[in-house]
Amino acid sequence: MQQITDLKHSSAVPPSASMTHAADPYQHRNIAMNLEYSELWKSFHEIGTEMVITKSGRRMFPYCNVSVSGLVPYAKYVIMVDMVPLDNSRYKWNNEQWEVAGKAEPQPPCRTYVHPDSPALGSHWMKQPISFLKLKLTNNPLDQRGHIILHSMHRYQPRFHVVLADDLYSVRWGVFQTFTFSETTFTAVTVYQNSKITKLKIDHNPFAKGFREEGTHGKRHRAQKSQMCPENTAKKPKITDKEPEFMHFSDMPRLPYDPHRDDSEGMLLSKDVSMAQDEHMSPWGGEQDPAQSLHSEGVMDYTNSEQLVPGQASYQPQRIHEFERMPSPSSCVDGQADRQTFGSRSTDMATVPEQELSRPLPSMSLGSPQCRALDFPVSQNMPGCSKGRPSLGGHPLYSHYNTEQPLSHWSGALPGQYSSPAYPHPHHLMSEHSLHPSGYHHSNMAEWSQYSLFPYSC
DNA sequence: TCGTCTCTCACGTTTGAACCGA
DNA sequence: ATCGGTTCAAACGTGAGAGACG
Repeated sequence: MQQITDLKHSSAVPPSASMTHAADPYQHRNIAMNLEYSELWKSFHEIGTEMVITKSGRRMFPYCNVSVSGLVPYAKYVIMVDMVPLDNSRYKWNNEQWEVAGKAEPQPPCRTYVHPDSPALGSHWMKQPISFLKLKLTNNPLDQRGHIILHSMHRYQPRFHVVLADDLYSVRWGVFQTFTFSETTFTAVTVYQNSKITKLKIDHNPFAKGFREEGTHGKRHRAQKSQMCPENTAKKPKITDKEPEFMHFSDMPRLPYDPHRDDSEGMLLSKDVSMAQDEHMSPWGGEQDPAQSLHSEGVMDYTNSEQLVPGQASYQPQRIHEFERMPSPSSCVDGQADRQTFGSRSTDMATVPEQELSRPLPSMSLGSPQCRALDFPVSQNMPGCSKGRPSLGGHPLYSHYNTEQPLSHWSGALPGQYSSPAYPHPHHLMSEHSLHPSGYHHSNMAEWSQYSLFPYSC
């Protein structure tokens, strides 16, 4: 096994990790990630974010949009997103609140969405916010288009991975850091359950403009009238007032909430945010918020612990492999209302088994631009996966969020190891299934960390 | 059989990229 | 090469209906 490097934050460097710093050619210790439009995310989060998933794939709204800093400008990185279940429960919407409706269904194949720009230089990633607009969610387990597969009525949280890698072939053993944002947790649904979420979506999603109260009926009437008056249909006002930042970053969608915009949509957000904060109608009313319930059981759950504390400062950057209760000393709110800065906190280490180094990786390629999701196998060798998919050179890669799945290659450490904050364990991209102790519960983040992002050893 | 819950699909509307002609 | 108009695919939530389940 070859130890690649380590990303331990200086504030919590264990002795072993400190030793590895000397070998780190890039000194990746200060990578920070900001969630853009965090105010919008929070306004949804306070109500209980829901994301519609469809068979053909549905974009997220709000979509994931982050900015990173602290990268080495001349080093290449791959940036990815995946979705991890928040708990082991299935939910139902009852009496205006979410209730546990039973045990979660077996997790579908775990797919990771790789940002289309990947791999790119650190300078590129830091140049502008990184948009995951085109990430799509689906409930079709047989999806062939590379969308991220989720279960309806289950809760998920996006994870953002920054991987030091020259190309996608080297991702599997690249140095990586993982970030999560508590306000991005959501419930996957096929139909919106909470009418407040529907209203927020309509108010803020440009594509749903037609359903806005102030315009819906009028425009629909107008459409009806236009059938009687053809001259009204012929002239549609052309949208030419693109925001400069959108021109610079073509992948940037028109998120209604933009602090740089001074239009009515931005004002709409402000109104709604304050409304949400004032009313603070938690959808987890009768039931304790599962996140909090986990805490009440003493389960180490970093994500949910954030939700216990209101206010901006409660949103802490999180490393997926680190499950300490203490807040990150490096995390802070940078003062901007629409973003929060999250610093990485602990060591990430990638290891590469000799057999992997010597083996070609035909199944990982850049693939087509429109299909960037990766599937990674758990129980099969990647090259052996034969489900045909258009992306990745026709080499599908599957993984599963198996509740009984052993320790991830990706996350490396055992749950018991997380109990010792002073010695967080490094990430091993290749780790040992056999080390997995029996008796895992599937209801805490320590366990989620077992989910393979890249189950390399098959 | 019935009621409830969840999912699918067609629909109307909006957006923005692509195309074409001046 | 640029500008302006048109077309159309993709996106959105809605609402009706179908299917599964207890």
